Amino acid sequence: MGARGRPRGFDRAAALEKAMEVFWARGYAGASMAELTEAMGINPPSLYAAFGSKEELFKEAVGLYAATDDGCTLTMLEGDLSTRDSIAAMLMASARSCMRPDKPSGCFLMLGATNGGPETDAAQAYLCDRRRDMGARIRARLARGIADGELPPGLDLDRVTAYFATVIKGMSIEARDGADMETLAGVARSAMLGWDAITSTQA
Amino acid sequence: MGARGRPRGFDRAAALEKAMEVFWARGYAGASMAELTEAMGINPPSLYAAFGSKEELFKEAVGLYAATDDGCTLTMLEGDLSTRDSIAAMLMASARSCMRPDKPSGCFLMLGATNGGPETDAAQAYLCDRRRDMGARIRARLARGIADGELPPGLDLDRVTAYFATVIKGMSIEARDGADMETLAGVARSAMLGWDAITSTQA
DNA sequence: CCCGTTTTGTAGGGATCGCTACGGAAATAA
DNA sequence: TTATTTCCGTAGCGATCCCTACAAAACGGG
Repeated sequence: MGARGRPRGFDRAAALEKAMEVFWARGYAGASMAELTEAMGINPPSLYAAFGSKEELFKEAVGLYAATDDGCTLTMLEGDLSTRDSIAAMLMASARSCMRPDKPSGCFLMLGATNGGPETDAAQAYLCDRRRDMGARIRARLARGIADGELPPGLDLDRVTAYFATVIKGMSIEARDGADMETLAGVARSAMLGWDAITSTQA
Repeated sequence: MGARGRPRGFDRAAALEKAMEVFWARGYAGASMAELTEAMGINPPSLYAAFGSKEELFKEAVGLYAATDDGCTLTMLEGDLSTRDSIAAMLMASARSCMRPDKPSGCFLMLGATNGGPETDAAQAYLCDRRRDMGARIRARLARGIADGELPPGLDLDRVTAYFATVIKGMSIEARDGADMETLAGVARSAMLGWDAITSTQA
């Protein structure tokens, strides 16, 4: 009785964090249950009792990542900075997020499930949705820039959104290929150098 | 006697092309031997006799891809165009390469082996080397631009190279997320809008 | 026609995959 | 202490992984 809400014998949050790091480094398909249980310090039955399945564990890990390691990236869009400074800050935050010490290089949302067999489709779709959501937030910030008079009405929001989303996505692969923080920061700065032309209706 | 150089009973080149498409769509780890042999129209023993192992088949498939579907991307750097036009043409070629009809979206070199367990390390490293080679070619083209007087001496070649490499890499994820050709073309154009500032020593 | 060589197809080996049934330990209450 | 409940660790499920041993079929020369 009352066993449902009873606290488990192990630290669920800590175990989830460990699982996140394994998924982050290996990807959904590449992370085996053996490696996950080993890193989490629990046995398979405990994992399934607490998280249901590998897929649900993955989704929870993605949620944790978005709320912690990748949290600052999108929050940069919600402050009082100008539109331009917001985007620049987002790019820099993304670069930093790709290069956390003692963590896998690159963004989990970008690299966590890029390919695989049919059993990975759900994980891929889930990450794809997350990335689409990221794009929607960038677009919303740009739209606010138009409303605030910082950007011209009639600006092609889809194009500008796709450009900055592409830069962020590319940084993750660049990071996993071994780029250092200075390199990624240079990419972020370079991507902003065409701001005036990019956010023009002439483009 | 003379069996070594004897032509095999099936079309090796056609089978390799089919294998390339499976690897391209599924990634190294996600492509099972069952799916590969099915697509290639041969049985496992024939595959191993002709290609040696899954890993060697993958490397041959990557080589074929680089020589065909992705061939035009880097050849854009070797023509008579100005440095600026060469880079712009490369970006557009890359966008087109990510959106070939009846082929998987995104570049095989970017998405073919992003993550996985230890058994995928060799494939990952192989693709990473290919990407590094791509960066080296971009850098060489920029260096030629300096030699030709089109770009300023003292330009930070590493930064500019990393920027354009990042855009190309990002386009592949963008493509796999469902972007259309118009979107990728807009990204390519946007990425060039800051050219003068990006290729300045002041940046 | 028969034989020797090559290629193909079947069937399966050894390992690992995600996942779960079950028996014993620990904890709680009387 | 005993009875009962809750949890955990071992062991193993069926399926699939990459790869290969073996035998039947196809080919070419006498």
